[in-house]
Amino acid sequence: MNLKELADHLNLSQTTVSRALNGYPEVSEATRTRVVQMAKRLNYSPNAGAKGLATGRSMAIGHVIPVANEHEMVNPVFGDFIAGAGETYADAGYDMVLSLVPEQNESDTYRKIKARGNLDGLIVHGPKTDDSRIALLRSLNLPFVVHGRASNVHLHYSWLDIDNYTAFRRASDFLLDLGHKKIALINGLESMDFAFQRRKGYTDALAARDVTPDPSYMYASEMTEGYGYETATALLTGHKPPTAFLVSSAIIALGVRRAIENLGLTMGRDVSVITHDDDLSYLKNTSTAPVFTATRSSVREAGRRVAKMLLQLIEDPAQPPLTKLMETDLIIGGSTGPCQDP
Amino acid sequence: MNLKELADHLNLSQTTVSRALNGYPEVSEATRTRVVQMAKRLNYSPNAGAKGLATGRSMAIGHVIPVANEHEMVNPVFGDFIAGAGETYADAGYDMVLSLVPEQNESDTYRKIKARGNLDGLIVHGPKTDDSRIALLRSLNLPFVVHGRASNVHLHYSWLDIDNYTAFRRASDFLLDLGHKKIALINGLESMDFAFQRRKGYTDALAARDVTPDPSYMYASEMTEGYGYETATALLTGHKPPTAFLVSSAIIALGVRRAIENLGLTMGRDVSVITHDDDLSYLKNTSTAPVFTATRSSVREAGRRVAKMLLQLIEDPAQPPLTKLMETDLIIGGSTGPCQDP
DNA sequence: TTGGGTTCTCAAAGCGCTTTGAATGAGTTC
DNA sequence: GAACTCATTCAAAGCGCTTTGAGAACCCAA
Repeated sequence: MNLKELADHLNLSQTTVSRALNGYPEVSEATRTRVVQMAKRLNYSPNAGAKGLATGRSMAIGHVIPVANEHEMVNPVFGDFIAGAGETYADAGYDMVLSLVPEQNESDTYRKIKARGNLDGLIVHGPKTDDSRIALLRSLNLPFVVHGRASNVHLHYSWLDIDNYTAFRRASDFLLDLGHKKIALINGLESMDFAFQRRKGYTDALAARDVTPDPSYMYASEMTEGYGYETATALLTGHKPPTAFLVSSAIIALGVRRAIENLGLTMGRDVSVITHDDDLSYLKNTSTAPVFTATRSSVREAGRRVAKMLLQLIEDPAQPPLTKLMETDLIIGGSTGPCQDP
Repeated sequence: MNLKELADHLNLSQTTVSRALNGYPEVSEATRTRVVQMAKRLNYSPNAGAKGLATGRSMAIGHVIPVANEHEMVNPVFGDFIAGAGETYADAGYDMVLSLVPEQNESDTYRKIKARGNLDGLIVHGPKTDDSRIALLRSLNLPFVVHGRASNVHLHYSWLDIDNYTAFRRASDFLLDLGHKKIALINGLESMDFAFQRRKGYTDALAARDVTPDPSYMYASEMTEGYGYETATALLTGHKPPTAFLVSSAIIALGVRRAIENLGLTMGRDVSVITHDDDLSYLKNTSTAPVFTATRSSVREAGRRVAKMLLQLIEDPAQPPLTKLMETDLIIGGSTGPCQDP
């Protein structure tokens, strides 16, 4: 069923049918309802490609996910983010397309995306502190919003980020207030901007209390459960075990807890743990008595908001960049307690 | 830069340029390389919509994810699956588009997808035992592959599934061999086919050994860490604590382990646990001494394969449905041991 | 009756590509 | 040198939609 057939069924021209369906004022209400009903009855939906050709809008948003190598891990946070963004798109009638972009030929890939013209805008995932994609995308003249930021890129662009620096600074202060001085940081890859910011918050907090940040307490890697377990085990069985851990993801935290309990220690008494918590749907930390003390921010909500920002930008591409910094909540749970160390 | 401009630059017709770029034999090699080089130099990529209009192929695959309500959890397995499928699509030049489809008006949504003509095929996620989408999609004449199966739908259609029945039957046998009789099942939602099959494997295994499946040992819900923790805690502190758990996801298993250790028990000695393990990238159970005894199957590999099947189907829509049942591995880890119960 | 405004509808062009059917020119054959 | 290939190239139609610029049809005032 295409427009021509529908028009024939109605004894109207394609023009009139098109206008009726798209809400133009030049068509009488009687005609409009007649058209709409017939369209529904015959299951008519306009062909996306043709519509895109004619309007220059594809009604699709791309999510570009950098992939360093074929077997890299997938960010466990991604599912929730997508779910949030997907809600927004569905309401606005946009499709969501996922592009796994190899880091080798980024420039080519983004140029191709622009040239193919099948995306009205992009969400950029996983920004590094010094991310070359931002300059590239700006020059391509394609609306985009970064989920996160690139601290070393001093250009105007749209982003939504959580305040990673403040989150980890507050969390560190919280531990310091409890008397902890030997605080280990188990971070994500510090080429990633969020991890970079978190370390800065951590080191600044320590330095402000005259605690010299100790490199042997600072780790950075991909955020898996195993990484948390192994790192915490190594540290706790080493010659100067930390009394507290500050970790960058709930998944890492599970590994850290396993390490602690595996050594016969009790989390929250013998060893304190604060984690960042993305409020993932399958990993809730939200009972009446949360297990983990955590800096919390819903990544699903972030998805919703980033998507809305991008749609605004598409609506009016001339407007200045939109930015939004979301503060995190500090949730007090059972994983922290006063330092027992003499 | 469009085809016409490119052709003008080359002093050739659009026809010749198009044929050169698409590998048709009627154009001389000299011309072809000249065209290809110029195209690269000018960053030409054909407009996706126009190409789709002309060829009838959109070079895009849809992933349709049923959503019962706005705040439903996102399957944590999804990220890895997508990563696998994405690899396959990238190689073949397809885009991947995600559709979150509300369960209310499924029929309308799928019809619209077909009518809009912007997807060459679909991957269907989260099949229920009695999934109405399969009949619908068959009638729409749009290639599709189901990730999983719908046991109560007796139609021919393409699917790829793991052998959930056998996996849980073997796992149950393994526990029975160790002397366990009080085995609790912590399953996913049993309207989902995978969970239905797993329960069947479990109950059949018990029945074959003259152990009557006890409904008070059988739980089904969304597979979160909290669900595992709460269910295991309730059972272990109840009046007839099980000696073993059979659980449907690695995330649940983390909760179960937490419950066990929280009660001062040791997993693998006091209580045995077998989990299904999707081999998620951020939750590896693959060290030299795996933590969990598990039925394992890589969901990322499943993603790769499902995508390949769909591409085959698109290649030749006339062929009969493709099906593939993947067996799972039984990994022996440290979470199981002989039953201590008198 | 005529002229001038509304209101509604339409034919046709154009978006950027592929593909059909035809034309051109060079090379072969007799 | 005419007749015939074969290899290249091209003009134009068509995919399904939106949108421009224009034409009917109607009503009211003069």
